[in-house]
Parts: sequence; structure tokens; C-alpha cells
Amino acid sequence: MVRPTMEDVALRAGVSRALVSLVMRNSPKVSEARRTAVLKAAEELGYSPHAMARSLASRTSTVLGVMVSDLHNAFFAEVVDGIDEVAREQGFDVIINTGGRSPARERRALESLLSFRPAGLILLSPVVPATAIGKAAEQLPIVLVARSSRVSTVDTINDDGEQGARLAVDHLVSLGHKRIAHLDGGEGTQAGPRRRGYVAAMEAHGLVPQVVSSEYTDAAGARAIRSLIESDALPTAILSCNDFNAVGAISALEDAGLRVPHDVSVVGYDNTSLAALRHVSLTTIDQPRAEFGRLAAEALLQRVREERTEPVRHLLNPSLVVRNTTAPPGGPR
Amino acid sequence: MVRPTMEDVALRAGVSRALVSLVMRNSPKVSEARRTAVLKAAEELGYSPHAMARSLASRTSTVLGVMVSDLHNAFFAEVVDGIDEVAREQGFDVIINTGGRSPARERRALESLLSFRPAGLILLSPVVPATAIGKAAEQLPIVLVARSSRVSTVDTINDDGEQGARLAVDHLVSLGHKRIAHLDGGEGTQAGPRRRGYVAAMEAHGLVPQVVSSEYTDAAGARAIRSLIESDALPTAILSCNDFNAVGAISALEDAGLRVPHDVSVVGYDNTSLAALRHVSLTTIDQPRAEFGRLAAEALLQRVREERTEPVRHLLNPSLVVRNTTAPPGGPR
DNA sequence: TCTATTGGTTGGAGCGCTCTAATGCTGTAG
DNA sequence: CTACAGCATTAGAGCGCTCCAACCAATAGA
Repeated sequence: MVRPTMEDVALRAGVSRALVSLVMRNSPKVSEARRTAVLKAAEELGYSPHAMARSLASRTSTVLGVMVSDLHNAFFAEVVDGIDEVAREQGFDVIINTGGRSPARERRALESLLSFRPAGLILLSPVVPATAIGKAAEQLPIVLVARSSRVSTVDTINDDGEQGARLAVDHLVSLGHKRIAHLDGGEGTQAGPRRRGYVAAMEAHGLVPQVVSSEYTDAAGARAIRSLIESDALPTAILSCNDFNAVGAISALEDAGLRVPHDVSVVGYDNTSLAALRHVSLTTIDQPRAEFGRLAAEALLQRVREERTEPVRHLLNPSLVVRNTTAPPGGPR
Repeated sequence: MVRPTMEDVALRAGVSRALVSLVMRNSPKVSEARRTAVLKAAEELGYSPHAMARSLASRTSTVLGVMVSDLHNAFFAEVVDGIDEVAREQGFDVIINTGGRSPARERRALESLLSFRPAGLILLSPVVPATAIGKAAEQLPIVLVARSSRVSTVDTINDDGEQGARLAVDHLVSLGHKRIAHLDGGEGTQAGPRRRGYVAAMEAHGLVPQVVSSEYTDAAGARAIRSLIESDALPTAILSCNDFNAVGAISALEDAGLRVPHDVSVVGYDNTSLAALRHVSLTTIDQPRAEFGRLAAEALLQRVREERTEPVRHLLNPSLVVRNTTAPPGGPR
């Protein structure tokens, strides 16, 4: 259980510790002969550099910390893919930590991540208060994904939720729907823009918005539908705040003997892998998730390399993915 | 961007660095007066200890590394929840890293994790070769989840796949099914035990096993069903290798005009959140995922604290979760 | 021939912390 | 009044590494 140190490698290769250090960092100013000797010794000993000692000594870090608010949501997995790709390309390591959607746990996760003194932090849809983020931002560069911020030292990557909601409404209207309700995401991140986009798009079409309060879950979507049915206010189309909500809505509709999309059309939001399942086949709004990750990592690395001090505010364009849960009112099936 | 050090706190509190160190570690041998003075100074400066320097100096670590082979799979998220819970309880931090189901990326992830010299490592369903795991196990304690190993320094946590498959078959037989096919997980981890359990259970009931080669995905499940239909070999019940496969199977059955469970019953495996969605409502085999995580963390911490050197081989009991995709042959709906 | 210059190499200080052994300081016993 | 605990406190070495300045050929320029 004892790992060899640089000293051991140096001894075995018959060189100084400093030379080993240079080889490990791929310095060009090492003769080929010594380089191979050192690499051979390292290989034989099974040596690999101690990242912490390195970062302590160099007062720099090649680690990017990522806080994922909810590991259960596959949305974030794809963002992480994008981050990973760019980070690896540029020689950075990624460590992940999760906040479990609880501000307290998230705060602890943040602390933990900070204690590694990473080069920078990417927070995926964090729920901690803005002040906590601001405080952390005094210590290192921070990029926020799927959450906005006014702090000038913080970069943000978001999708244009208003536009996404508009795409959905336009699609439904073009199918001939007039009564379209929005199952609202309440306090959830990005729920605001989506709601605003929905309302604006409805009004632009001269239609009456119908916002039903709900949440980002399966069960909440079902509940909202049941309340609509009870109050006899069921429209011909539903725009859910996200895919889970939409799937819950669909199952409540089916339980009530209604057919989707024949009786009611449903549109989700996020294009999670769930939506793509043939069995679900949900019409939804896609966000370029991996692109979120790539842009986040790039923005962060620019700050890390001090190439930029101005904040960046990316607003990516979502797109409509038409599957089998939307049709003209009273249409197929 | 400059964080205060212990020295700064010591200076401000008018004590030595060593004393600050003691306070930070909650040592009992510090007078109340000095303790409060130090804490006050630390608070004022916004000081928090540098985890890396600490671990370097103490030659110990309070970090547990977790390698998740596939972040997209919510199965692992719940295991991580269990790990997190136990680790936090015992004052350990968790850092996560992902291998994206590719041996090369996973290897890199492993390297990266090792470079932090964590106290131990938990690998969730890794796909790296056993030799790589054995090598890492020489350096620190390792626990494997959802993958077995013969290395005596490695602990393993698995579900009893044979028993799970048996539960599923027993359930289907008790409903009256005689022709039950298994959509096999091929090379996937745990596919072997599930297949063996299925075959053994079928034979125990005096029935003829029918193993159809497939994979752990939605699309593969659908493909397998189509091939069964084409070759006119469709049974009255299907035991899929996992939930995704089962959902794919269901959608292919429905596309073919068959009703689930009226015409064909389908059982999944894993009880992912997908299966619980009301819209899917899949009968499946549940694995105690959070329990996997808890046991993994506990096993690891026992090794870390050198309380045990004998390997532990946990084999957890899966359980049957009956939902709406199984019924007697030609039964309801 | 002597001094610059260059490219490879090295010793040693120091990153922020922990840990051991030693120190000072009471208070009590001899 | 000395001796000796017992306790709180501290100096200093050292964890594994990087980085700087110094060093040492070997070559180039004068």
C-alpha cells in the first residue's frame, strides 16, 4: 500500500528529483537519454505523480470540479459528457460531486469541492443561494449551467427557455390546437422563462394562456391532469414543464380513458432519454446538452487561463423534436 | 483569489500554527479561551483548511473515490446515494468520476482518481480488465459493486442474479405461463447469473428454456421481439435482462398489435425509476441499490480503518415488484 | 586563448498542513 | 524549596512535489 515517490524514481534512474519532475511534466528541456531512463524507472516502479502534492507545490490545479445537483437526472450526465470531453482534451481532470437537490447537501458538496482547490467550478443547476455562489466566486472561476446569475465574475450557460416554449406552442397551434395549457414548473430552475415563453406565444397567437401549477415530476404531472379533469377544464393540448411531468400527465390521461394524441396532445421539455424510448415517444423540446457542457468547460478554462475577465452569457437555441404524442385535435389513433 | 492559510489565522489569534491545527481538528487538549480566539480569527478571515495540504501532511485521506461506469444510468445514482450517506456520516468526502462505459476512458478515470490518493475506491460496474483492478488494489482498498472478482484484497457487492431470475420465473409460472423466453444481456455484467437463474428455474418447473440473445438497451429489446415474431416463436411471457430491454420489448409488441399483458407478459430487471413511471408500470426485479452503496462504503471504510483484511462478498437478495405488465396468459386487458 | 552563450541538470527553499518531541507553566507532594 | 507530575503550547521537521537560481559542460564568438 505504499506508493513510490519521485525520489524513488530519481534514485533508480540515477538522476535528480528535479529532473524526474521535468520529465513528468513533459518539459522539452530534457535529453532523450535521460527521459527514457526516467520513464523506464517510473514504469518499473509503477510510479504516477501525486496530484495533490503537485498542486500544492505549483499553486495551480488541473482539476475542474463539477457539482451535479441531481445525479438521478440523465440530463446532467450528458452535460458532464461535454465537460469531460473538453477538459480531457486540454489536460484537465474532472471530479464530480452531488448535491441531491438539497441546499444543505449542496453546500457541503461545494465546500468539499473547494477544499481540493480546483482550478475552477462548474455548477449544474445548483439550488444553493446566490450569495453562496458569489462567495465561492471570490476564490475561483465559476460557471453556472441551467441557472442564471447577475454576478459579473460568473459565466452562465442556459437554453433559451422562452424560445423553447414558443416552439412548442407554435407546433401545437400549427396542428390546429386552440386550447393549450401549460403545466408549470413552479420554483424549479428555468420554469420562469418557459412559462413566460408560453404566455407570450399564446398571446401572439391571440389565444388565452392557461397556466396550471405543477412540478418537475411524474407524480405532479398526473396530479395536475386530474385536477384539470375534475374542474372540467381539460384543453386539447398540454405543454409540460419537463419530460417527467409530461409522462405523468400522459399516464393520468390514459387512466381517465383518454387517448394521446387522439384526445389530447402532450409536449414535454428536455428531450431526456426517457422521451426517446419508443414506448414513450414523446414530442419534446431538445436542449443541446453536450454543447452546454462543452461551452461550460471552455468558458471556465478561459477564466482559468486568464484570457478573459468579462462574463459570458450563453443562451443556446433549443429545438423541437416531434414524436408521437402530438397530433391535430381529434386526430390519429 | 487568495485564500488565507493557517499561518494567517495563527498570527491574528496570537498563537502558533500548531495550535490552530489542533483547533481545526477539534482536539480536546486546547483551552477554551484559545479555541474561541482561534475560531474567531478563522471566521474573520474566512479561513477553511486546505484538504490537500492536510492529507499530504498527515499521509491519510478522508476522500473516497467512486468510479461510475455510466452516469446516464440512474441505477448508479442510487448506489451513490447510499455511498454518500455512509461516507458523510463518518466524515469522509466522496468524489466521483466517470468512465463512460469505455475501458480506455475508465482507465483514465481510474488514474485520475488514484492521483488524489483517496483512502479507498469504489468501482461501480467497471469494465476495465481485472488486472487493472488488481494493480490498483495493491495501492489502496477497493470495493466492487455489480461486478465480481476473485482478488482477495477486493470486496464485492452484488445482487443474487440467479435468485432474481428465479423470482421472475416463479411469478410467471404461478400466473400460468409455460412458454417463457429470456432476452439475454450477452456480455453485460450480471447477465450470466440472470441467465443461469432463468434456465435453472425453468428446468425446476419442468419447462423448456428459450434464451434469446439481446443486450441491455431499449433498441435491442425491440429487435429481439421482432425476431421472435418473425420466426413465429413468440412465447406468452418475456423475462428481459433489464428494464430498458423490457421497455423496448413492450414497444415492439405493441407495434405488432399485441397487448401487454393481455397477449404477452413482460418482466424487467433492476426496478429503475423508469419502471416505476405510471406510464410504464413495469413488473420487475428490484435490487436494493442504496443498500449496495451503504454496504460498499461500509466495507471500504472497514478496510481503510484496517479493521478487516478478509475479503467480503455480499450477495444481496433481490425482490419481485409486481406492476401492470404481467397477468395470466390471455388475462386482463 | 578567453569570455559569452546555450542547453541540460541539480540543490534547496517552500507550498499548507500534521506530528513528534520538547518547552514552559502551573500545582502538588516530598 | 526542590522535584515532579500533568497539561497546554510550540518549534521544527517533513509529506511529495514545483520552481528558481545556480551550476556545469560544450560550443560559439571575439
